[in-house]
Amino acid sequence: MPSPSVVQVALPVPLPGCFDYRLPADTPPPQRGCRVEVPFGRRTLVGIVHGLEPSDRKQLKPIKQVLDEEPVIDPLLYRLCERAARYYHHPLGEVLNFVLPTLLRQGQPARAGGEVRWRLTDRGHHVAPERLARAPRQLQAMQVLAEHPRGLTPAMLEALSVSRPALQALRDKQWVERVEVTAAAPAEEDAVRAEPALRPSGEQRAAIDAIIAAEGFQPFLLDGVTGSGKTEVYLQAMAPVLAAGKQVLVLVPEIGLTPQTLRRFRQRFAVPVTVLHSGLTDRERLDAWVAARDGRARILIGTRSAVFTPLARPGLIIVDETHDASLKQQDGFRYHARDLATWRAQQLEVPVVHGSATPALETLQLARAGRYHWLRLRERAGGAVAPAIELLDARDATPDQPLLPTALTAIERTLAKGEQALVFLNRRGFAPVILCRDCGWQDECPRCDSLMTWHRSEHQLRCHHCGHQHRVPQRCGQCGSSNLTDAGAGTEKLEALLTEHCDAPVVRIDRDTTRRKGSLDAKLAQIQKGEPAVLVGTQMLAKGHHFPRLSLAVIMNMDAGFLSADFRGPEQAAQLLLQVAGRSGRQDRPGRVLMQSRHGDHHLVRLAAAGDYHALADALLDERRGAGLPPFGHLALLRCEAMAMDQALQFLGECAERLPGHPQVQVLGPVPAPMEKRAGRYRAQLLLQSPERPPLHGVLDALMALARELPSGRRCRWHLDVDPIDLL
DNA sequence: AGCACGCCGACT
DNA sequence: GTCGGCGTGCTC
Repeated sequence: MPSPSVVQVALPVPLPGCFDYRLPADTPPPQRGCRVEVPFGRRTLVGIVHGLEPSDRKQLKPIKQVLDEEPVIDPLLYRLCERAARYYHHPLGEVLNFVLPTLLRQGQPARAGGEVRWRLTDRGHHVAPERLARAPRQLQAMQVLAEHPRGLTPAMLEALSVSRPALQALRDKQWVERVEVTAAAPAEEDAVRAEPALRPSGEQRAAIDAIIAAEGFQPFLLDGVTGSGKTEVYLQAMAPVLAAGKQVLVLVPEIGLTPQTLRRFRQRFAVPVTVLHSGLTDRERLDAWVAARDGRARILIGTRSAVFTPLARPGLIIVDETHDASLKQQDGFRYHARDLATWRAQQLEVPVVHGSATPALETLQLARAGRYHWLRLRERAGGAVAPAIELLDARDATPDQPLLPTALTAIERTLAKGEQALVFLNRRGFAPVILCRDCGWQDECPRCDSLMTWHRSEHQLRCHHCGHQHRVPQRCGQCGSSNLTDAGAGTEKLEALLTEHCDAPVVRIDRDTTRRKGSLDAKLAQIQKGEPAVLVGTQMLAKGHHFPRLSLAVIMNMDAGFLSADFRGPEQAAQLLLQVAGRSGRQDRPGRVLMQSRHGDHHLVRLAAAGDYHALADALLDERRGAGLPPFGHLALLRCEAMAMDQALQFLGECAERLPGHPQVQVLGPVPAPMEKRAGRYRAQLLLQSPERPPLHGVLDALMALARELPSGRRCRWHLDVDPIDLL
């Protein structure tokens, strides 16, 4: 009787391919996508079954245990993972492992956790109290638990002031135990509509109708200016999907998941809304995963990794702020959730809506080519007027007074009218450099090719690239002079200047002022109150928040982006600029936007300032076409870092030299990375560019095999980034 | 990635 | 004489 006795298992190791194991004779063959526990070298790993084949190879190690009866990765999701693993040239085992919640990776059962309760064990019931004479806290815990035979939840225990350490100690003695009680499934809700929809504009109506009319897979670009009511379109397009009992998956940027947005989803529909955010515990994450898989969670909102959530009854996928860079993972498995969302929708045969006021050029090109159904919202909701962006010549600004008089006056007037103003500067700290007036020395990071940023209130200089910090120097590191000064401005300096200058609270929002949990919410709440205030902040301020009383935005130092060496610099600068500009003047209040620029005559700066993203995008697309850059050409970047630049360049050089060429694939480099040294390591890169994807991927396969076997690669840290979002 | 083995420097 | 550094090699 031939039986499938060899199981191919994908393991979470950075090695290509699967590993074969013998299936014990009495074990029923597991399906693809089930977890198994296997011996691997000296350790035991949880892997995913990839396939089965009949064989009588005897020398294989046996599977220790099959953990699932049903796949934890369903066949469609499995195929998505395989496709992504191939596309991003990342080991399948690591991809499959990545898409599972932590507890499943660790081999826990794939079911929702019940309620956790603590109770006495059998032995615990027979402990004589005097054995705890020297541990009053534990004795008290024992007494409390003895009175509650059904056990107590952690919350109850806390209310009864039973401490965690006491419980742990008793658990170690095996007198108390932690048990899980299966909770009853909550009753299915039937009312879908909780709150009436807003009345859509004509444009919104057309967009909603188009999405609702879609049958099966259809990709949409919802291209709507800031304030045009994209969220309302999502909500109304979701309504019939939810009414049909299906699920909606919503992807949002990392910081886009504001309480405001969430509230809107929760209030509109009386269905379970599940949020997948980084703050969840492992247990909460598994519960959410199970709820989605079983179809109990009806609206799933999450950041990029949510694209892998299993869905029992998928109906619609929405990618909000689809241009946002946080949708691309920047380490490990470097996937783009925007692209995977479209693949997934195709596979699930559901529509996918990509929404943005400033779509990425890749997405725009798909719409222009007719591959995506292009829905445009040109009007702001409620008849609001788009803010005019005025260019101010910043060549006169000084280090001590980075804000131009015109901008300062405008801020004062705004406050005098009882409104709020925002000053945007994408640079934290007080000043980006400390330098010597006598010899020109600048304080540099010892581990990076970068300058140390002065954080005045913390009396520290910090490197924003590696986290290195030291005290503010009293003397020049080169000539010993004490004639030191700072140059440039960061948000901390602006805050200080504005506090001195303005008769209203100044609220600074950046990574430094919002480090503590809840402090961002507190600051946002203060702004929401609507009293006159000046907001100073980095791009944290730019995304997703509504500030109804904000009527002026001052934008500092956006030139760097427009003139950046990176090919995506101007696009990202324009996206950021329009996003910040969009913060001002909502509803009935016309906004004013002032942009301080040293390059007001630069054609891209002018186009961006004209507020016409599409005109700018057209210009950028022409440039990209000429250079063979995305979306007209495709890129992959082999990055490498080593303890010495020689090592990195040698490895990449050997790769380039020994790589079988292809007429359509250009290999550029190796070259040192734009920041050669970072966190004490030397960085270099090799760029591959091709007008067509298939030949590029063929070369990349060869490149990966080559890089893995080259001895020079073992002294380096390297990775391949397919469709990199920057070449840094 | 882990985790071993293996061969050279400063310490009980 | 050992503890421990990281180079090299393997994992079905």
